[in-house]
Amino acid sequence: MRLDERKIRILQAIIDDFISTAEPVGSRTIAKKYNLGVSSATIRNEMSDLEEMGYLEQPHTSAGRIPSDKAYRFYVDRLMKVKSLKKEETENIKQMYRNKISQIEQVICNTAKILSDITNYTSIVLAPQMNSIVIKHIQLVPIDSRLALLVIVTNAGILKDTVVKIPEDIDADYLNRISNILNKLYKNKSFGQVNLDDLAGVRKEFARNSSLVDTLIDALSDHYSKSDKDIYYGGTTNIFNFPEYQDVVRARSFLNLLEEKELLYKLLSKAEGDGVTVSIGTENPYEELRECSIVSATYKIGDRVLGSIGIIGPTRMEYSKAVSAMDYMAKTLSYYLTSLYGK
Amino acid sequence: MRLDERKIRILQAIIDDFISTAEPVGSRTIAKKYNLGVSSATIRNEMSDLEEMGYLEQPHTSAGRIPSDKAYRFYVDRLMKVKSLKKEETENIKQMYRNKISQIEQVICNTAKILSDITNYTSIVLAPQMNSIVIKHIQLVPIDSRLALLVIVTNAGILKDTVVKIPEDIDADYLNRISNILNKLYKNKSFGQVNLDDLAGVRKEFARNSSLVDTLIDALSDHYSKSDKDIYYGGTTNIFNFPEYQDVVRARSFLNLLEEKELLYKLLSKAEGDGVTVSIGTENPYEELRECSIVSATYKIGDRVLGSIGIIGPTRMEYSKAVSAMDYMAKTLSYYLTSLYGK
DNA sequence: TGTTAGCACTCGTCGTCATTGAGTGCTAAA
DNA sequence: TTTAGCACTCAATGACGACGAGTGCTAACA
Repeated sequence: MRLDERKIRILQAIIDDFISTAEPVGSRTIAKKYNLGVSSATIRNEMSDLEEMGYLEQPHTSAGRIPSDKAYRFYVDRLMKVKSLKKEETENIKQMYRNKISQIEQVICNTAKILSDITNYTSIVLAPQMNSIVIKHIQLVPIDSRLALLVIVTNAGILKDTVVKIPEDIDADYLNRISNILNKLYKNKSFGQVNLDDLAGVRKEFARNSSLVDTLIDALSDHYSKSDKDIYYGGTTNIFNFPEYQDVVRARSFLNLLEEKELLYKLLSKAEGDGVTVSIGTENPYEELRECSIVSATYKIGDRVLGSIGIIGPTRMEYSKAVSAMDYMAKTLSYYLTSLYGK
Repeated sequence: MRLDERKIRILQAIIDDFISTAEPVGSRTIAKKYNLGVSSATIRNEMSDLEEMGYLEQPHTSAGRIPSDKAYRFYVDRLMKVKSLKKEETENIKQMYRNKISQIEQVICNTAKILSDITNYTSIVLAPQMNSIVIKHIQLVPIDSRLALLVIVTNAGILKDTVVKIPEDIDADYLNRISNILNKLYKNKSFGQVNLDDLAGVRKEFARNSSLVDTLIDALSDHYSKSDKDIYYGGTTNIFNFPEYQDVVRARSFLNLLEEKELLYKLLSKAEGDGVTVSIGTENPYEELRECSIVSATYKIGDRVLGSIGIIGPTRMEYSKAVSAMDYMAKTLSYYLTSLYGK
């Protein structure tokens, strides 16, 4: 059976209707609301065909039909016209970045907030992924006689700093010497390239204070090895807006899903390449997500992918809005970060 | 009417029962489950009295009775025996602190996690409050020709650092001079004591680079004025465990409540003084909380209160468990922080 | 005088059953 | 090929009665 022009128009009508109402849609509804110039009986026949072809599903005999994941996929790939954001929405976003924000965490956090505000879905933002981050500067700053601060500055703003205990008898000069060595070793390397063996030499040189060097090694390796899966959320309770989550059990399992950072991390970080990725229902590799869709994109500094942003909602999602928001947001964020920290 | 011995014992039985079952409790239940040596009819009479006195309420005529906020208050103040934590629970907590953790945020975050694990309620932890934090060290660390890092080290670990743009023609020495001045001005002052006017002199001295000084002033004032209400949560979805929150509307409003950071901040930060504060239902100053109870305590470094920890749950809360967990946690956290950053 | 057994009464919950109405599939006519 | 018409399905809704947990009151009892 072929998916001819009329079938497509009917399918589109059904998807549009279901996305906005969340109710299974019947032939009469389509005939009345969308002027397709045919009667409900004809639509009924076509719907029967569409079901046979796998684009529609029927919750039960006497109900209308709902789009299948296959239908959404078709919709996203072929039917949907990505409408650009409203003026005020792009204004909002730009405004957010105009306020000088010095902490990258703050930027990330606001990004999540604004994404969920615009789309009304739950947004997820992965903070910059360690491996791709380049060390620009390492410095040991003395605090008092017992403590020093190991500051690691990266091309994505300051990333992490760690308080390290130091032996009492060490002075600022000594710390500076260590800083210099660390800088020589690691400057302009990414965390992925950090090789702790390089420190063996340092250890030898500072044999007298091997425990200090050990502490430093610990601190460094903490940063690049630690599954530092910082995830920021926006609009976590938006899910309650959707009738399909009026059930406490489902709402709860959705919210628990958000706590599965490992899983979200894998999901979002696999979204590679340029542009926006849409993953619909059962296309997701995880059981828990078979009734959710995820729209994601990556953000970068220059050409280097730093992290991902995404939104998650029911498969019945306003894809056109979601995709355009995601696209605009990823680009704006990348542009902003690049202008701040890029080479 | 007097609250005699027998009334008290009956009241206690009712509260205990209701806390564990969430069902209105009737006279027969009490007579059967708790051996008070009197018949259900007698208990019925007493319950009638207790209702008249304001300790009990009846959802409807043919239901059992539930404790009022007044009853819980009486329970917390007079009846409850605080049982100490189980060995394994205290072990868990100690274990958490034994793992060397360098970032105070991490400590706070884990504290929230473990509190919710132990109590099964939602935990809320206020990160250290700015006003009480003492500056130990300020340093401008050069990163590259355009950027420097303003590091403010406090007695609560490193608190904040900000990337500031600097004019191209400034060298490390120059930054050091500024750092020294800032240190002289603010070392050992709390953020609450920071007076930006002091910087006027600095501005004059560095008139050539007044824009840099402005940036620094901005950055500093950001830190102490910004309502930096960092709140960490644990067990946000625990609320779904309770039958009274099986209703989506209520669950949602609870979760939305958690996003009201201003409100939570006020609630928790008012809990001053030593020991554990319990705030029951309508005792809370906010409408939204009239069916919740909050158990909170403060944590400190030395004698200086830094922030608060709390748990929030239904008024039907296991107060004895909650109070003991809170007490132990606050003390342990304070002890740990003091040993790290104290004096 | 306090305690208790007994009983009528209240009222929310639960299961049953009939009604309703949205929607389908099929058939026959246009 | 399209459409009107019709029988059929089935979830949702609401009415109704049975049930039972719980109360308050009364009268008898220790």
